[in-house]
Amino acid sequence: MTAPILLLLADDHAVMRSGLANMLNSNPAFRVIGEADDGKGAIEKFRSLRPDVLLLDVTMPGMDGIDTLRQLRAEYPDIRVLMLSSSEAEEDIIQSLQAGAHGYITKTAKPAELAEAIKAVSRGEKVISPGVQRLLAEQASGRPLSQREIEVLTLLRKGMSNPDIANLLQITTRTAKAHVAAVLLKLDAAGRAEAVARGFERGLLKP
Amino acid sequence: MTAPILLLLADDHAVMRSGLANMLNSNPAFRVIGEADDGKGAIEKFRSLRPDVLLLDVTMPGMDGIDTLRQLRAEYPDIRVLMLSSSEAEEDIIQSLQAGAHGYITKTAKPAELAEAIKAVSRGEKVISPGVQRLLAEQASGRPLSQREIEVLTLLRKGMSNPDIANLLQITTRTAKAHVAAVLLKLDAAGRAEAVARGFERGLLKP
DNA sequence: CAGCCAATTGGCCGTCTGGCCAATTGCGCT
DNA sequence: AGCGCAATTGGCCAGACGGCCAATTGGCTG
Repeated sequence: MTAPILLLLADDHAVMRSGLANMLNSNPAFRVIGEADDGKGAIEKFRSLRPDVLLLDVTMPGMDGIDTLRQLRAEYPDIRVLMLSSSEAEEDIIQSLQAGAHGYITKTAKPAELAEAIKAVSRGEKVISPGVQRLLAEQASGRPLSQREIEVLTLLRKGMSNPDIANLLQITTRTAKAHVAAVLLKLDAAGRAEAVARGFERGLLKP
Repeated sequence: MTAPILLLLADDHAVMRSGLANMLNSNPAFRVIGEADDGKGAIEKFRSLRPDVLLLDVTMPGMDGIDTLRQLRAEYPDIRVLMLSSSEAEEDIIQSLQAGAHGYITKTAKPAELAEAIKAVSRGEKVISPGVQRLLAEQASGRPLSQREIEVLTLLRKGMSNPDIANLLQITTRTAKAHVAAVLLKLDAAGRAEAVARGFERGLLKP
């Protein structure tokens, strides 16, 4: 058998890291060589340890997993990262893959699935959870929101009216209405309230 | 030293269970005697194993942790349960404590904190994460929503207008408006959109 | 049994909303 | 240079919204 795959774990949940380390180290195919509890730590540890694969939690305090990935990706273009997430918010998935992750699996994955995913990523293959694939397929429906539209959506979330939005963004009420209309269209929402709901469902808005 | 505290773990994340089991079994004060990956399993295992403390994840597929707790509580009034959650949604916390949980801690808790919490619960004491306490303090502000109001909130989330709501609930538009107004007031929202956002933030609405 | 609160309903009204029409500017990519 | 798209702005309008007034019924609790 070949040399074990060297792993770096990044997750803000100590219990989860412990679980991953325990589970993975018990498999001779892997060796956990480091752990980090936030994005900053992950980047530092990656530089010094140079693992084969980085297991990166999507949601972490401070710099989240996706931003962490973006920075590392700029520094090490051929980095191999498997994103771990407890959420199935499509936005996280899309962002992760666009940021250069080789894989995205949810924490509900069985140990065997996780092991297989890590192996695939270490070979440079793309891997996505079965459930995640389904999600991506069924809602590639709508075009993504533009930056401005996401900005408007966050204002809608705060209960802002069109005039409010216009003032805040230094545009006319008419333009604010146009942006809101675009948001409603792209999110297939009947009104601002449903748009906000969709925002949370898709991961565009975080609790 | 006294006999170890017997534990039952219930969490849908295999990795998390593994982490908890590993971490806790390495401490002679505890012994994990069983695991379950959903609410149904947790109830069955509890009946047969009779652990001293049940570690129960709040969010699980099918029957969630809170419903599980309610059922077990009805059957075993003196059951000792420590809720585990990755979310800090206040609604989950309130519901958990009202359902009879002795403690509620987030998964970001350090191993030592977790151990201490379990010991406290086994002694019958109430324990709450430091961060959780802060949350509970700062938002005892608003009165809780009535059942009807929560119902209306879920309809707002779906983009329903007042006439829509009236039809669906078999009430007049005027009454629907009254309910919506009550929701806005209690959630301190400027409009339906913000109300929906607050619903997600507080855990009244789930993605 | 008195009080409290949830749920229900009514009118009035100024403001905001969302849809539908069409048009210009500026950026990045081909 | 030209295409596509994001961002911007305009008018018009029926309908919905949210705030304000006040009132009745029924259940639960002290």
